[in-house]
Amino acid sequence: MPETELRTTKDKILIVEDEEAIRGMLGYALMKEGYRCDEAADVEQARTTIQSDRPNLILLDWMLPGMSGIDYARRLRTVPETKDIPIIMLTAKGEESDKVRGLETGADDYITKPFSTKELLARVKAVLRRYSNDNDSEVIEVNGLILDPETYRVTANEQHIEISPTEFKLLHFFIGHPERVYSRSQLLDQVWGENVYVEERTVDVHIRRLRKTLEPFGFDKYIQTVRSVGYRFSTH
Amino acid sequence: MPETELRTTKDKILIVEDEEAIRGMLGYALMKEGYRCDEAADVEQARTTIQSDRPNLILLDWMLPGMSGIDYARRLRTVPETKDIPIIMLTAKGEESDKVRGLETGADDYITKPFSTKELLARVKAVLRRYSNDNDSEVIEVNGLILDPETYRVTANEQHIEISPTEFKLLHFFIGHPERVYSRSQLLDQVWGENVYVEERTVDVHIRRLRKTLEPFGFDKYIQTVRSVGYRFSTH
DNA sequence: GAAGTTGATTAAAAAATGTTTACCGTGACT
DNA sequence: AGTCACGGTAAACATTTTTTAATCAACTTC
Repeated sequence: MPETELRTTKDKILIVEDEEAIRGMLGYALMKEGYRCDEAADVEQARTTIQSDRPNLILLDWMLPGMSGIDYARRLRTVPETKDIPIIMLTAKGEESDKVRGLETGADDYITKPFSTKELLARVKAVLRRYSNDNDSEVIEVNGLILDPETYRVTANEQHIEISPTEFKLLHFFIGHPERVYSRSQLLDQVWGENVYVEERTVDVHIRRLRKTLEPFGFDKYIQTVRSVGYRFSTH
Repeated sequence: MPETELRTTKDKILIVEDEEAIRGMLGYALMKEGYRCDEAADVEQARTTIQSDRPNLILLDWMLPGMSGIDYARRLRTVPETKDIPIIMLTAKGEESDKVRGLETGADDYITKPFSTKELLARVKAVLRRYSNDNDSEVIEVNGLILDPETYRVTANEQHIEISPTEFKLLHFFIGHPERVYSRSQLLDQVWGENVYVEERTVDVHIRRLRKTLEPFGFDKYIQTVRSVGYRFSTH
């Protein structure tokens, strides 16, 4: 399932949880989904890990030996270096009031134990999405060909073009990286995503289709073949 | 071009900072990015400026002559006219404990000096994004489809439409954010709430229901599917 | 100009994605 | 208690898109 858009490597998640079993389970579930994981049994370990390799998200147990998760969360929020790392709190059933406090303190979400893997992954995904900056949402225009990622629309001289998802992504990449040649495998990496295995010839087919949809508007000539190398988007 | 999303003029930002050099630098950076700026060297000036032209965001220095930034922030939060203006605090390195207090007092974010222009702009953008567009309670009308948040009523060409709560909220969000595509999870965040966990497929069902209730009036076609991305409210 | 490469095109199979219906649980209101 | 409207889930169904594979055309090289 080609879920995540263009991301070279998936996010790194730090699990701070004293119970070995739960920690392992979490790590396994996340790993299986493609996330990189670090594990820490207490705040001390967590601190060391964060310093050596900054995580993109922290799963933080509410009950920890030494310092409570909630205090640690507050601490993390205070320090400039860590204040932007989203936190999901793991709370036990019945600590209702604490959940609210957790959110107020700085946690971005919380999960009540016991929880399903599915729920965990959904929340992790949601929080990461909220935090990631989608800076690829700028409208791009070339000689009357306009591509707008926000509305997901393509127009050629004011006229709306019907376009399929992959064609859109392909065009988006091309129009954002003009005048340069890309090999089929580079295109697969950039448009399809890394670690996705599809035949290189597939690119040809999509090039063909993209040209076909652009053809009525005369923009098909911008998609150029560079023999024995790949393809290029160019206005001359 | 989308009307509600992309404002004709960019937001106005008020900079409250006593150091001339920093103030100028901030103003220049923001101006270059297209924001309109007002500058104030102290709380007194800030007050005057706010009265004459209400800013959409305030950059507030922590150390100010006369009244400290933190006290001023608290004051701003108490007054009805200004309590909805987001505030970003500018703090110097080392004032760790104050930062927490700053956030608790009512600042929406803080930046530690020295900071890069890039970071500044990112935070400004993020805060504005969080705050903008939530002009609830205003009656919205699109081609005869009228939604009134006050009375919780929807009419199509004077005719009353029977609509369920979730459908109403969904329509409300859509109609207030036209043209732009939203993924299922974005819709869940916006319409259902950020820390609510429901299946993404649920969105589909409610889209279906909303379309069904709008269908007798011909407005169902405004709810558009954008394959592999999500849904969009659009009149064309 | 023949053989080998490389790209284009097409059609069919496979996968992904969206739609619709049905069902069940919950809470409000009789 | 019973009814009813509503929301969430799951599953069957429908549609579109993507991928693969096969064939044809164009270009290169010797």
